Amino acid sequence: MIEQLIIEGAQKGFNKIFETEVNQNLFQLQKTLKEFEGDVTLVVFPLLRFSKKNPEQTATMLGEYLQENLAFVEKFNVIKGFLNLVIADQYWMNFFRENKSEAEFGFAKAKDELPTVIEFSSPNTNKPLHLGHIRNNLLGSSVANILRANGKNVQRVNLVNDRGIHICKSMLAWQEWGEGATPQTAGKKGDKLVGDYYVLFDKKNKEAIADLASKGIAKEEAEKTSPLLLQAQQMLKAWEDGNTEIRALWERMNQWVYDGFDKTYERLGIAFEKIYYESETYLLGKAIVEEGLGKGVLFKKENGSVWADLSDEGLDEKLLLRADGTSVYMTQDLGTAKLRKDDYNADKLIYVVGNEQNYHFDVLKLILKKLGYSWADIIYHLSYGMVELPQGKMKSREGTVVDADDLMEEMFQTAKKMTTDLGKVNDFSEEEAAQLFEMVGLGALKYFILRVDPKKNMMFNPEESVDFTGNTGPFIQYTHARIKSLLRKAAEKGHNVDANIDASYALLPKEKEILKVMAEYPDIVKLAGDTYSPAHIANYVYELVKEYNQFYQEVPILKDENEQNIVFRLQLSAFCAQIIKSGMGLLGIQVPERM
RNA sequence: GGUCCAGUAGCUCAGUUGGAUAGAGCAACAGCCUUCUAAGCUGUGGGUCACAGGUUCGAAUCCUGUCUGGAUCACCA
Repeated sequence: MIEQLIIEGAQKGFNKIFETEVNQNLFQLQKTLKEFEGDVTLVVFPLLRFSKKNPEQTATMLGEYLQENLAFVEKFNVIKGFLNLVIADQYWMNFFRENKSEAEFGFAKAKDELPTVIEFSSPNTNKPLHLGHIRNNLLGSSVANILRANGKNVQRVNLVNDRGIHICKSMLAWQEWGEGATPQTAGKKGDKLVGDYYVLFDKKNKEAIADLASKGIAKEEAEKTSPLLLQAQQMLKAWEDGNTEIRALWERMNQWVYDGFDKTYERLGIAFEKIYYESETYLLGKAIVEEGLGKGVLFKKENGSVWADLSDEGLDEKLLLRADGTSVYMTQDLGTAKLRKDDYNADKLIYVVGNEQNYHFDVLKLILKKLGYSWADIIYHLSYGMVELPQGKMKSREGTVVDADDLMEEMFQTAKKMTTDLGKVNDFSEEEAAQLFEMVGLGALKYFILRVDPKKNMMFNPEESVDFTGNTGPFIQYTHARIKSLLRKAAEKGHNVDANIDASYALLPKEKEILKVMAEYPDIVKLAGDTYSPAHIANYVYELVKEYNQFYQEVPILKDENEQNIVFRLQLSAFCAQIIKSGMGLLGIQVPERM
């Protein structure tokens, strides 16, 4: 791109003028601030010790050289150590012409390479999905989109925690008090129904403990010996022994949950190439541990439990097998990591998991390395912060959890009300209107969550924060719809938007600003290192939209008397709409043709 | 207590490789609808970038320390 040409030109010029040899990375370019004339700015401070002149002189000499030797450098000015270059309209026109026809601007074609496997969602089957899962799902799904746009072969996987004591609690409560209820008879989504029994178990169990305590048994003792808990533990044992009755009930209730999850995923717009079930993977990892024990990398304590010693790395000892030989969470994750690596011959394993597990993933990688798996470094933990509510953290016990389905429905209803109040859907069919409400409501939710840097905790205020004005999804959707409307109107009036543009066209400042913002677009998708961040995309698209809205306000396109000017501005608008659509697509947000 | 993360306007958040006078939105106030959609645009006010040092031409950004908030350090998952 143009930056590289300028840097190379500047380096060549500098070496010639000052008769030295300087490194290319001393030449730093940035966008020129709006207050100054120019498009691109070269910072000359790092060059001073080689030029042996003051900043103004150095910049001026370099500017004169560039203006003379680079055709697209029209003029320049120098302010302190900043060399502001004005790029000729011709360049921007060429950039525009070269890119406007590409349907998926900025997107790389899929290359034939080893897959990047990204795990996200990872729900338990005893509770419905909530706001925290929404952040996880949106991040995972969006990052998958972004990587695909970069030409990666991306495989999205989900690891469902479908076994364990928590499921048994739901099953037990359903057996005891469920009276044969099913999602159909209860008129509820299956995940909600099963979740209700989990809550019921907790309630009944607490009552039982209080009862025991009133009989003079110590609280701790009562919690351990509560008959309900013991029953649940027996049930887990029966499940592990393959008891057919328990297994059948387990399969039946889990299926209810999956049917419920599917609806939530569908509405949220996310999907997976493969779903792993913990019931199929929880025994993995033991072999790896045994192997490590054999190699002497791990050690066994007197009671028979197996540990990894990470004190060399400044961490503690970590348990891998209990004294009774059963595995723990870490053991399973060792197993699933290897399984996944082998399943896909993966080039990278991304885990979208909350930051409360930062330590867990550090340890996971260390142990894998200790065991001699050199591929441990392909694991990347995409860690994200918690979603907080105005009244504090979400706590299921206090009923402050924001349910995913309820939230989406609430967003739909808000969108419906606002859209209808504004009279936006007066000429829409009922079906079209419903589609729009869904797009706007979900768009608002997704954008609100994705525009925040993943690693930060974020505040979610359902009452006030999810707005439809300002830096929001609907504002961006609105801009897209308006451009589309403009193009329709123009076509009605007989303007040919596909017409070629005369290269000698002089750009207005606003038009140039928009093109400058657009020119950055191909790079924003290119993610390096740890910045798998949809937030960059969101904030970038917003910047473009804001720029466009100013342009839109100032230039009465269809009143312009010069047909050529009209066509250029229409094409610029269409180009803009295309980028908005692509950018929002990376976030999993649809944009309407009209609204 | 150890480790990791965060702290930017009243609120919610941006801030690129260290670069010019730190930016948006919301909220407040003042304007703009006979043009293409006012879910918009323009303007005003609002800052000790948690604090203190350091590195250098230059620090919200890098280093050290302190404070505050969060997470984590289980034979839980």
